[in-house]
Amino acid sequence: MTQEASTESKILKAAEDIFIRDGIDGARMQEIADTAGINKAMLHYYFRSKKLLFDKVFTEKAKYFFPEVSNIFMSDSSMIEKLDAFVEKYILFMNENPYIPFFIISTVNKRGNEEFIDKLPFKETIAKNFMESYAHDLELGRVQKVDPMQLLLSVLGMCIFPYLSKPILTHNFGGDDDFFKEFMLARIVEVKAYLRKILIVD
Amino acid sequence: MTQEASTESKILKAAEDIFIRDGIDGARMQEIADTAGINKAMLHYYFRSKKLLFDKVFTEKAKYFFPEVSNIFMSDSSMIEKLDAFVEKYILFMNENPYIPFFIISTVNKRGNEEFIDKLPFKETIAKNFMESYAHDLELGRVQKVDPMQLLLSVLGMCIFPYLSKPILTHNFGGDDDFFKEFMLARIVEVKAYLRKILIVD
DNA sequence: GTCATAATTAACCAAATGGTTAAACTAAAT
DNA sequence: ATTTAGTTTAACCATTTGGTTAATTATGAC
Repeated sequence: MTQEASTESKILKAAEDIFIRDGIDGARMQEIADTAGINKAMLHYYFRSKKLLFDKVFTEKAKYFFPEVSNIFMSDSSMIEKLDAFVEKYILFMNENPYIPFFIISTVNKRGNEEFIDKLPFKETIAKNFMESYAHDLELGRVQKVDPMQLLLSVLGMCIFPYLSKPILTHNFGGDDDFFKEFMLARIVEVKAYLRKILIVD
Repeated sequence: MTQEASTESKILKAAEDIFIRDGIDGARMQEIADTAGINKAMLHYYFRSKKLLFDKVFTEKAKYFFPEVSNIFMSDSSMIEKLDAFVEKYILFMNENPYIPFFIISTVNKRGNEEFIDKLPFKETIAKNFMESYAHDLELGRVQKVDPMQLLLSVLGMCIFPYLSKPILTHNFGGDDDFFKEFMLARIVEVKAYLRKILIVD
């Protein structure tokens, strides 16, 4: 027999769906309650306010903006191998969670939301490890000299931007979600090749 | 003596500011009216509804998501030269209009907003000309063989993503708007170099 | 000046919205 | 069985919000 989900987790699941689809401004507490199949008062009983409920959802999702990829840059393989692993893992993960990039980007771009940026594992994890990895390989003469911060932003842009512009792409070139997924799988190979060409020492 | 702006243009200017800052859901008609320095009823007198006012603003701004860069790919220079010109013009323009990328991306990612995507000059302008330019240069053996659609997305990602993630960058690495601008100016050189390495025939 | 039309305003309205409250229900402890 | 604490509900509330209206003012044609 199936264990019934707790009220709190039912709320969180519903809030996730609605907040991700509509954003905090577009979301309606009533619709979250309806989706969860509970009374609207329960939302405030468990989470006090819309803002706090959103905080909970965002804090949970923020972890996955850079999911399990930061440790890649802590291994002792070469920079190019690390970048390969990063691109592959990142796109494979986002293919299963394609809403995350826009959810994060739209939240941090709203005024008064600076606090949320601190919840993203960026500076002390991926950025720091990326920089150190690059510096190490540069010293060994294994990579071309580039600005590592610019390089990081390029890698992120190439991996993340397609998910942000997905509506434009699918609308203009037809294709359903599966088609987009396939396109992104092919992209793994392509981006890996780009990065090799950028970094290879001639 | 200075000519006073018409009520209609005062409304449009104010609506631009507010919609760009808060999005259609976060924006308040009263604040738009206050910003324009006119009575709220005038908004409806001139534009009938919030949705139609937003439409007007978006339609105007949509033109600049790919500002005057599409014709670059219609010139008869080489693909690499065209990419150079594109990256440079695009970043120079966005440095003066850094809010545009997020405004467009957030709008097209909202459900029920498919109609807005048609207002972006993408498929028949930049995408088409980009593809043809690449095919031409490939035939002449002037560029490496890559997937041109993937390449286009990479170029766009490298140029646009930084503006979308600007809050994350400035929050984590300090720096004000001028610092970010400088960073993007340096990025022009960097991205140009990346693209050369990707496309150069060895 | 007068008349017609457009522009502008203050007041108003109904619906929606986030949030509260007091009562009722449930289940475990004694 | 009674108590106690946690959970759930229906009804309610104050505020906000997009939008309307009716009256007023400015403008331009004749």
